[in-house]
Amino acid sequence: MADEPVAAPPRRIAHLDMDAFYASVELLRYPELRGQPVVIGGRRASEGREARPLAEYVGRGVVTTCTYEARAFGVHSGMAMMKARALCPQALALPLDFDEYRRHSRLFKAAVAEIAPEIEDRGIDEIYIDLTHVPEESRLLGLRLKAAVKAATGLTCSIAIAPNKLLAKIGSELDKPDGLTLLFMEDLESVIWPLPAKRINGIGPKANEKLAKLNIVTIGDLARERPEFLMRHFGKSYGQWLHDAAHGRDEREVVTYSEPKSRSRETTFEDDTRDFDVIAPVLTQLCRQVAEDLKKRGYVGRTIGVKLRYDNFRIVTRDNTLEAPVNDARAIRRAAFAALSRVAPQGRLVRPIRLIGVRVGTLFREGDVPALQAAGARGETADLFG
DNA sequence: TCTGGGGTCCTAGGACCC
DNA sequence: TCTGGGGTCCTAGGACCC
Repeated sequence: MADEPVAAPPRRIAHLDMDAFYASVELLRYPELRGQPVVIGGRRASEGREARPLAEYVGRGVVTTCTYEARAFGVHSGMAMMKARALCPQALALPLDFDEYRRHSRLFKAAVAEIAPEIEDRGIDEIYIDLTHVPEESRLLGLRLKAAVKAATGLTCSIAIAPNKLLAKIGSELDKPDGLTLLFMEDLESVIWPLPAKRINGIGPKANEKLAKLNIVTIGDLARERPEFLMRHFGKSYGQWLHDAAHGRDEREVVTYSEPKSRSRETTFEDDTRDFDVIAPVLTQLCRQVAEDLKKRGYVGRTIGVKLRYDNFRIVTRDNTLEAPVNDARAIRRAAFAALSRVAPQGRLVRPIRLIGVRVGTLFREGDVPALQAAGARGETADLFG
């Protein structure tokens, strides 16, 4: 009776990851640094753009990325700049230049879109690409994508093509830099299972630690556990997901567009403080910046939140949901200070903070604000209809 | 010599309404 | 007298990712 379901073509998903992206962009501008250990990051780029000896760096900040030569000394992203300095004092340090990275990001994404338009943005330096409907053999297609990225930016990337996003993401790490990896379901046992469990996107430090305590170290270890066991230790949803992931199962689509959910600004003080004469103007400035950002993009938001990080690294947040969404600095500031006063009554903090931030969530496009949202929820719709 | 900044998603409890 | 369950909104915290 019913028609036979038409089998969907097997999916072909690529993950493309730019190689040491920020560092490579910097090397385009400073080719004389090629072959040297270079770290990018640290604090604000206020003191000029040129490379300085890492040995002279002082203060807070982390390595955002570094060249492969610096990695050979044990330096990696997320590491404190001062620790990197101790490991590799002969390295050069460069400040971040996001405008330049964004420019190259747009260039490489545009080059890929010429060949395969179904792209999911995963940040400044990586994308998923749905190649299912691109009629070309995978290896040639992969090489063509890499050549297009290189021609557009002068930069190399690593690509994996696999049956789904999960495997493509793991695969793009397997042959870095300048790699091309093709993965098939048949490769699961031989290629994927020997890898550490934390190589799965979604297993972070906490989950990995917990897995290790259960003697689960590799993806293969994970695959051999019964789902019931994983669900008992990690909850129904995450436990089931762990089991599926270890077996290479992932049905997530490549999402080519999504609306932003929040915008935020935060900053770390050079010295920890509980002084409101220091904190207040910084928070005010952050509110201005987030307002500018929302206006530039044409969004308004209803939930205004502040975030504090104490000197002991504990984070507290306080939210304030307004009746109507806003994007002007004064309204954001009012709501942010009201939220802050709930953590610091009479301007008194229980201990010094190292970071303060402001976030605007529950966003709407300006001019697309549901008029009855706030009032309607309170049963006040009647008078709005007059 | 400690540990940046910008996001997303999930969970869980309480308020409130039907 | 005590008795419901479901749904949505809001808040706070936490894990994770780039």
